[in-house]
Amino acid sequence: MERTHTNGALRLKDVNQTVVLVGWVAKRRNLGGLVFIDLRDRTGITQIICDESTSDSIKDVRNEYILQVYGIVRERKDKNLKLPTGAIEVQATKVTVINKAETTPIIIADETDALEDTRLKYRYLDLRRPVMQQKLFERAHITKVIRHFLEDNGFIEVETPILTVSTPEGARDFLVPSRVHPGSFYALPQSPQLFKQLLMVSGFERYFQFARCFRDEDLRADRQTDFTQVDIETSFLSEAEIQELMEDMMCLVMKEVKGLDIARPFLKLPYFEAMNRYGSDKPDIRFGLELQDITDIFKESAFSVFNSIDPKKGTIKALVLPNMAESSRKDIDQYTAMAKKYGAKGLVTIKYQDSILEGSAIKFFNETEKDQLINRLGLHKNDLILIIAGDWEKSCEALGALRNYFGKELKLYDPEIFSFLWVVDFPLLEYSFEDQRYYAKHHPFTRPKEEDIPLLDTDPSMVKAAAYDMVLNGFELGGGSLRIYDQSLQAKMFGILGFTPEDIKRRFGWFIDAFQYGTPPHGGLAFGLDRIAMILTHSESLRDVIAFPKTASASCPLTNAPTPVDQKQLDELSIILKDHN
RNA sequence: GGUCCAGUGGUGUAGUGGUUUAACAUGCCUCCCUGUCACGGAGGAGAUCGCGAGUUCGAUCCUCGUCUGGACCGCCA
Repeated sequence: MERTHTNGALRLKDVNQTVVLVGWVAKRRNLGGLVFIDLRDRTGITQIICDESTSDSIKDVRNEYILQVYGIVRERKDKNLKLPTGAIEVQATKVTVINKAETTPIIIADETDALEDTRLKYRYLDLRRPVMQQKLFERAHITKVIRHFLEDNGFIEVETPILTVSTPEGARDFLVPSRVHPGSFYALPQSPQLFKQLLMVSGFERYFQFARCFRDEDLRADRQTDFTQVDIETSFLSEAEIQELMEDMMCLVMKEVKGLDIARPFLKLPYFEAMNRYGSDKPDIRFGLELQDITDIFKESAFSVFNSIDPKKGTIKALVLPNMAESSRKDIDQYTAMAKKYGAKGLVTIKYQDSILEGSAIKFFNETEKDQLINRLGLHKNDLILIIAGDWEKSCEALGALRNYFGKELKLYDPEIFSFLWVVDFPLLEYSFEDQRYYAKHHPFTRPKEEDIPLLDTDPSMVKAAAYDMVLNGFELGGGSLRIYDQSLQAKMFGILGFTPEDIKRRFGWFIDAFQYGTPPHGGLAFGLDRIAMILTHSESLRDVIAFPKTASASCPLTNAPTPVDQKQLDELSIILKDHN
C-alpha cells in the first residue's frame, strides 16, 4: 500500500512535500466546511485537514476508520505543542476509506476509563492505545538489548521443550494428558532448570533462552500462570563473575532503554542482614526506615509479650516512624491488622509524643529499659514506634511489610529512581517442623558455600547457599545459584533432604545420571522478563506488559479460556471427568 | 482454602435511611459551524440497576445465596 511517511514522522522541515499517510482515525473534529482528522498509527498522530472539496464522504468518516490520505504538508497557523508533529498538518487532496469500523466499546486513548475486565475482553482495542503500545515496545526493546548483550558475550540461544516431565519440589505443574500413552502426562516447565544444566554437561558453556514458564498457582498483580524468564546458565564462572556479567547486562538495559547510568557494583546484602534491616529478602532500599533490633534490651522484661519469646529463635524488632505520634486509634488498629495479616501475633505501639514514652506496654518497662530504648532507637519528639515480637522470620517480615507500606504512604522515595542490589548468602535449607525434614530453599541442586560444606554433617541449618537474587525497588528481578557438580556432594544433599535412592531414581534419575560423565562447575540465573518490563514502564500490574494476560482467577476474558471440551476429545485422551455437580 | 472491595445505558461513575420521568460525564445519532486539537452549539436515542431466592403492599436499595472482576493472605523450590 502506498505510504510515504508514518504519522509520527513529519516536521516543519517537510513543509510543501507531497505525502501519503495511512492510519486509524483517532479523532474527527468537524467544523462544518472544514474537517480535522487526527490520523494515528503506532508511531504517533498527524493532523489531517480536509475541506468539502476534498471528498464528499469525509463527513461519513468515523473514529477508528482506516484511511489512506494523499496530501501536502503545511505549516500550522496554530501549532499544537503537545504533539511532536504539532507544527505541521497535512492538507488532504484525496482521502480513501480503506476500512470502516464499528463504534468501539472502549475509548482508544491513553486516558481510557474502561475497567480492566472490559479492557481484557477487547484486548486488541486496548492494545491500540498509545500507552499500551509504548509498554509493549519498551518490553521488546528490553528483550532486544538483553539478546544482543548475551550474544555479544558468547551465549548461545537454545530452545528447550514445552511438553516435558513433571519436576521435583516446587510449584504445582500444569499437566497435559498424553493421547498415545493413556494415563500418562506431560508437564509444562516451571523453568528449564534441568535442561539448562544438561546443556552445561553438553559443553555449551554459555546458554540463554527467553523461556516460557508455567506454574499452576494463584495469580497476583505481579504473578501470572505463564510468564517469561530470561534463562541463563554458564560454566566455569564464579559467583562474582556471574554477578558482574549480569550487572553489565542490566546496566546496559537501563542505559539503552531508560537512558540511565546505574552505579556499579551493586550492593551485596547478605540474606540475614536484609531481613534484619529491611524485613524482606527483596528489600526496597530507595528509602531508609530500617528495622531495629531491641531483643537484648528486654531480655529480663516484665512484659509477657516480650519475655515469652523463644530466646534462640525469637526476636523483638522496632520500626520508628517520625512525626507519626499523633496517629489515631483507628490508624493504629489498621497497622495492627496489617501486622497480623503478615503473620505477627500483634503490634506493640509506643508514642514519644512529648518526649515521654506512652503506650499500654510502658507500665511493664523499668527505667533502664526505657532509657535504653530511647537511646537505641535514637528517638525524637513525635516519633511513633511499632514493635513486633516473636519468631524471627515472621517478625521481620511483618514489620518489613509495614515498612514497605509506610515507605509508599509517606512518599519516602522518588518513583523515578531504580535501586539495584544483590541479596546473597541465602540459607541452603529450610527446616519444616510440620514435615520433620529439610527442604531446599532454592532447589536441591544448589551448591552450598564452599566453606560451609563441613557444616552439612554437623548443622545443616547453618549452611549458606551459593545463591543470589537480583532485587530492584522491592521486587525480585531474578535469582540463581551455582549448582552442585560433584556427585558425592549431591548424594549428601539428597540424604539431608530425606530422599531415598528409589525417590531419586524415579524423580530425576535421568538428570543425575548425566552428571557422571564429566560435569563442569556451572551456575546461572533466571530473570523475570515480565517483572523487569513492569518496573521499567512503571506499570501497576504485570498484566500491563503482557499482550494477552490472564485475570486473577486464571482465565482469559478475550478467549474465555479455559473452556470445557467436547466429549470426543476427552475420550481420545482417556479422561473421565468427575461430576462437579 | 481464606479475608476485604466492587458489579447501575456502549464506557466510567452518582444515587435511593424502601414507592413517581434512575442522575452525571463521556461515547453514539441528527442538525449548525472555516482553525480545531478533550473543538463549540442545539436536539435525540440508549438501562428489565450481574443472576437467583427471600422479606415486603412495593426491592436498584434490606437479607441470604450465586456468578464475575480486583487487592491481599495461604500458595508460588
